[in-house]
Amino acid sequence: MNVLFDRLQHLYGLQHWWPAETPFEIMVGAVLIQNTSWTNAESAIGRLKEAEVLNPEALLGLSLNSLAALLRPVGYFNLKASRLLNFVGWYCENGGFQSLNLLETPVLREALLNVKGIGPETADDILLYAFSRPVFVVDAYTRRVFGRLGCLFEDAPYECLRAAFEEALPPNPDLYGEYHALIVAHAKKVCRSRPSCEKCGLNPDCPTGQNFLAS
DNA sequence: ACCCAGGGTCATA
DNA sequence: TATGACCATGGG
Repeated sequence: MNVLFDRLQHLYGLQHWWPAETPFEIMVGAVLIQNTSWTNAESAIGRLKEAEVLNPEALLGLSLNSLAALLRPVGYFNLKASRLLNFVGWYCENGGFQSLNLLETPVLREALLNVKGIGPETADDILLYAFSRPVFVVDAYTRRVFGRLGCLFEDAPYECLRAAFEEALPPNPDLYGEYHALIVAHAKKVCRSRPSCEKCGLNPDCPTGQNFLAS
């Protein structure tokens, strides 16, 4: 029913997000991916698996420094080691996945946001991809793509944009997950640089979005 | 050498 | 509330 979604799906196909073996791995990845490329996050996830510490108990047994060493490829490794331990501590104290999954989405969301190092986007990644809740993830790519389509103001508050998407779309986690992944795929493919990218000849002021919708 | 990547926190005004 | 500084590796 959604024209842009159908178009993107036709162009790029199924995206297979979030790439992970377990919900817990998704949550760890959501912290590690912050302001970093997926290849870097993936590398660090691999190091955690190699060290056999990609589970709540083992992670909590690591010192800040030893975890930071494992996280080195993601950048901000000291910061993210601290954030990851904060998160996993909260996760265990609240009974893990089964227990947390009993909470209503708004309650779970607030709880996530109260963890130091978990902001709106990271919380929504976790809610959508780990807990399969119908929460639309708004990231820099979403702002860029829809901003250039003339559909939104790129610097609008996070909650404002999230509400707009969730009001416009049926509350379907599979739809939200694919849509977000497709937006990322499209933004990367069309133009990985600034608005006036000369490589792709993109017109940042195109009001009808023809530059995005044209095949 | 520079820019960017699937952000968030904290200090300042 | 709204900017700015800071965190830091890897690839283009």
